[in-house]
Amino acid sequence: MTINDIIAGAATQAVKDLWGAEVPAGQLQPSATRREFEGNLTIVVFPLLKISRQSPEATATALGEHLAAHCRAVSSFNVVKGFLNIVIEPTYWTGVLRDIAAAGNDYGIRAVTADSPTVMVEYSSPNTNKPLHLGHIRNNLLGYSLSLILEACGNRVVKTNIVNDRGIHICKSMLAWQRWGNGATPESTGKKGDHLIGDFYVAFDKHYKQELAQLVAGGMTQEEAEAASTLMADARAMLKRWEDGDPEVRGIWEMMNGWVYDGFDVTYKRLGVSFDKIYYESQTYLVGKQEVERGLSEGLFYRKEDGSVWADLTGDGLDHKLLLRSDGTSVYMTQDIGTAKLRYADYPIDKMIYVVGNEQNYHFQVLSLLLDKLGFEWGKDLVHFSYGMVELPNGKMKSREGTVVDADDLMDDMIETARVKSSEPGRLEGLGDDEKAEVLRIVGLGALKYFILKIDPRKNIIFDPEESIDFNGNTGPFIQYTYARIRSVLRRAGDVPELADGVSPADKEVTLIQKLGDFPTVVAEAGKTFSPALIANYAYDLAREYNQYYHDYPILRESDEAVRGLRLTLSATIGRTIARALSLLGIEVPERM
RNA sequence: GGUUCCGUAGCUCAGUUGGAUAGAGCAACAGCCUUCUAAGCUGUGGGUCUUGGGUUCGAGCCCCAACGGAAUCACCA
Repeated sequence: MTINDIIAGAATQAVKDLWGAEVPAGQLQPSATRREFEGNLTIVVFPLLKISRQSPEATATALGEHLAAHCRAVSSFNVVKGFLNIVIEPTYWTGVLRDIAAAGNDYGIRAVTADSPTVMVEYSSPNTNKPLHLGHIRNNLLGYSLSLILEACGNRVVKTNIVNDRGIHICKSMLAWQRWGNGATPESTGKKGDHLIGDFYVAFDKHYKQELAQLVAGGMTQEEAEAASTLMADARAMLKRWEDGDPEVRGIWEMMNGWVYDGFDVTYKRLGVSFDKIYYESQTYLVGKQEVERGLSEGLFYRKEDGSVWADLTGDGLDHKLLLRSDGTSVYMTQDIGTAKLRYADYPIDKMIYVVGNEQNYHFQVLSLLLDKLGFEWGKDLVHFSYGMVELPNGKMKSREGTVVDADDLMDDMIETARVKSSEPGRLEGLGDDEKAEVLRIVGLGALKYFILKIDPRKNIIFDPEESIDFNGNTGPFIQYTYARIRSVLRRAGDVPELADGVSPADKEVTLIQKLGDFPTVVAEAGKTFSPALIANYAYDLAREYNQYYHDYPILRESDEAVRGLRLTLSATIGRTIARALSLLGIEVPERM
C-alpha cells in the first residue's frame, strides 16, 4: 500500500466522519505538492464543497485536522485556498525507501503468472527488397519496448514479425540482379546482403525511369509508356513464375532472401531487438485466400463480373474493399487475414497488437471489421498501435530514390559520436579496448533509442541528418551518465550499509523517495496507454533530480554514518530504478562513461 | 469532400483523472572543477498553450466551430 493510497483512504474515512458522506474511491487521490508550497502531498477539496457546505478553506482545514489526528504518517498540514497540503512524517519516508530497496530488481514489475493474459505484439515487418532505415528503427524500438513494458505489467508477451518476402517489389530486385548483377554476392562484393539487394532495387528503378523517358521521347504519353514498359512486364512475368513455383525463380528468390535475412539479423542484433516467432507472407497468403473464399461462399463477400472479390463495408461507414484481384492473386488485406488465422491457431492469444505506422490506420480499421465478419471473435478487439512517420526536413524518405537514413549507417554514426565525446582526457582511461568499445556501443545506441522513444508515438518526427543527435540535456547519455556516476560512488563506498531506523531524510531526499514511489504507477500507466515515452520521461526526471541532489549533498564525505547510509541506499535504489526504467526501453547502462 | 491524428517558448518536446504563478532540454548570455565522474550543476532572458465560442468554483486538457499541418480513402505493400 503506497502512501498515496493510505492518505486517500484516510481522507475518505474523514469525509465520512465529518460530513457523513461516502465519496467514491479515487476521488480523493492526492497528488505531489508543487515545489513552491510546503508539504509532500496535496488534496484538492473543491469537489467536497457540496458535501461539506463550507468554504474551501474551512473544508480543507477540517479535513487536515482530522487527518493529522487519525493518520500517524501525517505530521502537519497547511491550507492554501482549496488546497490541503499534507506533510508526511520524515522518518516515514525512510521506511518507504527501505521497502523499495528491499524489492530489488522486481520493484514496480508485475510477475507473469499461470493466468497472465497472452499478448502478441507484431512489429518490424520489413520488406525483403531493401535494408532497414530510420522509419524501421522507430517501429522496432517502439515494438520491442512496448513488449517489454507489457511484460513488466504482468502479460505473457509473444513478439512476432511478419516478413513481406514476396511480391512485385522483390521481383524488381531479382530482375535487376539477373540483368546487371554479374553474379554479385555479399561475399564477392563485401556488402551486407540487405544493402546489396537494396542497390538492385534502386537500379531497377533507375533503368525503369530511363526506359520510360525514352518511350516518352519517342512520342508516348507517360501512361502509354508505363503500359509499354518491357522492364515492368518482365517483373510481372517473374512474379507470375514465382507464384507458379518455377524452380529457377524460386531458387534465385530463396538465395537472395537468404542474403537479406543475414543482413537483417545483423541489424536487429545490433539494435537489440528480437522475436519469438517469425511469419513469412509467402507462407500465409494462401491461408488468407482460403479464408476469403470461405467468406465468399458464406455470402459475406461478393464477386464482381471480372472475377475480383470485394467486401461491402458501407454498412460500417466505410467503402468497398478489394480482397482478391480479378486474376485471383491476393492483396495485402488477404495476407493479413491469413496471418491472423495462423497466429490464433499457434497461440492462445488474448490480445493482438499491431505496431504499424499511422499511414495504415484505414487498413487496420478494415482488417478488424473483416476478421469480425469472418467469425473471429477477437477481430474487433485487435489493437493497432499507430505511430507517426519519421521524415526528413525536405519530406518523406524514399528507398527507391536513395533518400533514406540507413539504419546501419545511423548506428555507426551514433557510436562514432560517442567515441568523439569520450575521447576527452581521463574519460575512459583504464579500460581495455573491448570494454571501451562496449561503452561506446551502449552510449551511442542509448542516445539513438532515447531520442526516438522519448517522443509521443503518435507524433511525426522530423529528423535532420545535418543536426547530430544530442548527448547533453534530455538525452539517453545524460541518464546513463547519472547511472555511471552512482555506480562510481557505490564502487568507492564498498558495501551499502543497512538503513538505520529513525534517520530523517532532507526535503530533497523526500522528493527523490517520492519520485521512486511513482515508478510502479508509471510502468502500469505506460502499459495501459502503450507509451514508452512515459517511461523515458520518468527516467529523465529521476536522473535530473538526482543530479541536483548529487551536486548539493555529499555522500561519501558525509560524516554522520546513519545519514551516509541513507544517502548510499537512496543512490543505489535510484541507480537501480534508472537502469530498470531504461531497460524497459531496450537501453543498456554502462558502469562507467 | 469523408475518416483519423496533430497544433504549447526561436528549435525539439513534457504537461498525470480538469486544480495553485504552464515546465524541461537545445540554442544565447553569465557563473561553478585542488573536493564522490563538468555527458554535470546554478542563474538570466524567452509564452495571446493556433483562433473563437461553450461546459464549471476552476480549461493547455472536456464539447462545438474555424484556421493550419499530416495520413488515408488503390486490382501498391
